[in-house]
Amino acid sequence: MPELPEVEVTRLSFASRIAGAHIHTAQLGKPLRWPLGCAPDLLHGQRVLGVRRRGKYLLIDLTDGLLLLHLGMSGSVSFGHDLPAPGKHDHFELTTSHGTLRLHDPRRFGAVVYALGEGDAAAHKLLGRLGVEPLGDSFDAASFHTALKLKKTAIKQVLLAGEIVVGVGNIYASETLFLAGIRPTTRASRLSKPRSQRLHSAIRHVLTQAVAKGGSTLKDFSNAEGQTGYFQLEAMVYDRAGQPCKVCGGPIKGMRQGQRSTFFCAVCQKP
DNA sequence: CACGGATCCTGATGGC
DNA sequence: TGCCATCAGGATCCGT
Repeated sequence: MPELPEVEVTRLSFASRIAGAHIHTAQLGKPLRWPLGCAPDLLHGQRVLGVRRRGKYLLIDLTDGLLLLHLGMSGSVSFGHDLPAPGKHDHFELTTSHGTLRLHDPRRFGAVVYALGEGDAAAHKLLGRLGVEPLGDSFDAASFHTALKLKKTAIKQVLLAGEIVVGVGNIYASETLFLAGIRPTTRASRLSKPRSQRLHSAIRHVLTQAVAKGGSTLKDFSNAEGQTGYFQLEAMVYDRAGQPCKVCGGPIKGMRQGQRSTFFCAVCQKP
């Protein structure tokens, strides 16, 4: 579900509140994508040092090791003192001195994984091949273009793969490519320097705006304080097949790429 | 070894 | 409480 902006908004909504908390208990529900990787008891008595983000992973730093939390397609986090009783889709819970952290994830594509450190085997398997952070300094237009040169697949697939730059999911892939005027099917290696530069700016712009607006376009997204109803970001193309392009009026096209839906304007976006 | 496809799981939606 | 097919924000794994 959540792309980078939703994950970052989630992080911002509970990171400062949980920092410094002492963990009382850790409880698991139904299996998630991967096993926790340690006995829940191991977390008892540890302290939460802070919460960082890497790509779409939340990294919860503990006194001894860290938890890697991924929201998958349908995950959301709640944190507070008076959460309602756990429901059937709540699959991880951490009770702490500062409140209860809960992962709600109906489809269970999400995960919570314990790692001893950011570089250990468990963490490396998940974080090891991630591309650069789109909102960080290491995401620059020149090296982005250089990296794209080596990829012969469709640019949209390259964005989703997250090996060059992380955080762009299915919605924002369509949106950033529209903004950059690039057809999703264009081979990444064929993008000229100016066009990859436009894409670079589009990615930074769209993701920055989405974080600022509190997380998007997602119909059922809520942050860890349970706030929903954000909807300020109108999609230009995503889920708008058949509707008029907001720029040129032509019909938005829908197609599938690698089992995922893609939307674009054939007039505004060039091959 | 780079690429495309199948796969995990539950719920919402729409056609019949 | 109709039934069935299709689709949904992700990303790893497995053939070719």
